[in-house]
Amino acid sequence: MRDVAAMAHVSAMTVSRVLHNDPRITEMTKQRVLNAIEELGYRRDETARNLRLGRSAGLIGLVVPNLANPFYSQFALGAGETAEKFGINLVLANTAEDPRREIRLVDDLISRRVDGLIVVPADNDHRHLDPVKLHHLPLVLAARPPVGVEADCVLVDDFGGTREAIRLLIARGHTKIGFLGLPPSAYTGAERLRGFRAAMDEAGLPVDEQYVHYHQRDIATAEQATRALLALPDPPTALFSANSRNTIGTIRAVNNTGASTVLAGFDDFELADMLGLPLIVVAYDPGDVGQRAANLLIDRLNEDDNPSPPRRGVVPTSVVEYGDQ
Amino acid sequence: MRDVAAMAHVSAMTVSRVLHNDPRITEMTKQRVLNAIEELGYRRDETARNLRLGRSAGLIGLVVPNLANPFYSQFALGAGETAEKFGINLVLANTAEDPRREIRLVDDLISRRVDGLIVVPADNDHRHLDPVKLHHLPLVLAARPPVGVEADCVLVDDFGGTREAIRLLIARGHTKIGFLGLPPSAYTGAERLRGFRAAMDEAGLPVDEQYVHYHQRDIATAEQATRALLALPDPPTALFSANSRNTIGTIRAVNNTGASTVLAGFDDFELADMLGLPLIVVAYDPGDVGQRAANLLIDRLNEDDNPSPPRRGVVPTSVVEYGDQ
DNA sequence: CTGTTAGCGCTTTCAC
DNA sequence: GTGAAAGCGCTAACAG
Repeated sequence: MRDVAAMAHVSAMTVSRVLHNDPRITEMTKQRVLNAIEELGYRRDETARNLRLGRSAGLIGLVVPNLANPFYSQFALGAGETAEKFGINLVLANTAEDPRREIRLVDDLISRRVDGLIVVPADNDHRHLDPVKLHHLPLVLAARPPVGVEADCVLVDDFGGTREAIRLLIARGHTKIGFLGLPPSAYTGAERLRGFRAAMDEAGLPVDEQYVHYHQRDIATAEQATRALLALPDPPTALFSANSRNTIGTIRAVNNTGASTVLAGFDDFELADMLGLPLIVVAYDPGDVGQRAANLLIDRLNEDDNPSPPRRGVVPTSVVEYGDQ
Repeated sequence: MRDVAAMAHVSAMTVSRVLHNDPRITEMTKQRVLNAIEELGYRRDETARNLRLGRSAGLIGLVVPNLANPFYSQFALGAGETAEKFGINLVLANTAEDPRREIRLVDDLISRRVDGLIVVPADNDHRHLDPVKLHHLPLVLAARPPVGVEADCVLVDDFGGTREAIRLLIARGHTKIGFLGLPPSAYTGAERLRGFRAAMDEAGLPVDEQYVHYHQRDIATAEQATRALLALPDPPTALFSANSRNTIGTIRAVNNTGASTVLAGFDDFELADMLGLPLIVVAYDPGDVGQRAANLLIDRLNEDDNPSPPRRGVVPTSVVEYGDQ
């Protein structure tokens, strides 16, 4: 900036004013300054500017468990779109589902003076997201509600979506319905299981506990669990799986064993309609989750000093049927 | 920091020294300072620190066309993993395939004083990536080589991978092979087309130009183009598509028309093996592309003042067959 | 209209 | 062992 000022024979202040489009600057000096800027390839240092202005860098930390999962990449995209509208950039941190990494990454983001954090926690333990440890930075959780800390959050209608899908299976005449779940210690796992039980309950159907399998985290274990279910003397006629990884596992098992089990699952996914078998999915827009999370956070950033109580958004789901039922 | 200093009855300088583990500080003062830090929940402002130290923030700008595409999300993940090893964070920018947005976003990242840029350009026009406009920031391009600017880059073996796949189709007895391409103005489009022609040439097979369609950018147009090819009086017996969006379009067309055309395409994708038809794909690791890009950039960041010539990496491909051939 | 001064939060240098 | 001064690049406030 001093170089520009020197070249244009003005003070640094004038350069600063030109950059602000201060109307009091003469057209002529302005041109001289702009020429010098062009000549030297000068760019204002936003970091120093922000330091002086007392505001911070216009950065939001986005902490996700696994960007290779389409849910999280679409989520990040949605959050980024919204942030960009407000001139805010996203700093990305991938925890690889490791709570220890999450703690480190959150800490690091805070030291880098991000303005706020959007976190999809890898775990149920949110102590590292305590406002004090967070330096009282605004925090929004996504996909899981805060446990033991106050924070805004955006959830998916895990319970309602699952209940709706199970209701549809029941309306189709199924009474023996299996459930392939995530660990119920995780919020989404518990909610989806609760939706399953609620739909069965309200139809007066008993839940056969041997049809309920937890702890499938990937496609391979889901396929294996499905095979076990199908090998039962009296196997279920329909199967609901708690996320798309599980659903893909069930599809593999059904395709490979030639069973006629009707499949349903949480999460929509690409090519779900091309697999040559009927499939019911609970669909929602992951980008919307990201957008809402970013909006909640930005509202907090613009908030004056008296904080409003935590807010919570719920993204709706819809039941989609693929293939001939 | 001044608050901490006041509370510990020392100067700001002493606080700074404690944070640096300066050995000359008495154990007692050190404890007083640490207590004050704890009490006030103080954290050093890395931004101000970096300003004073003249170095920048440990941030790399990552500019991709579309994070919803699994290629780019895995790419981002790979780059992030490598960057993290060096204590560097990623600032994410999604151009939505819009060159104008790319220009804006790159500009913005530079003003925020990122240390370097990794860009997957949306376009062939790289003038906005000129070293001068870039403030001489290190730049690595991925998936496309630099045009008119000097920069390191990481490419995929578009040519070799495609040629290999076409060779396989020819070995399977196909002579009438169609090609569904990206616009050949794009590097990847041109290279993949070149690989197609090379394999046909070396087998002495003529390329029937009515079998070659360009400009398919999404699933719908690819499906439509495929239908047109299949409706020819003498349709091709095999079809190669230039990326996974196109391949999915061809699969839809073939499934819906019941044609027996053999399909092949660039890019592997999830569930490719579950579609109930034989399929040949050119596979590679997008995460590896990201890792290499980050490594090239970090090498530049650590480089002393005499710059080495631009480097170029090529990620290998392999041909994978799904289903019964 | 433009320049000077002071200070954002930190650290390097030099003094004590 | 600790403190004071100066300055990283920028701008708000006050002069002129």
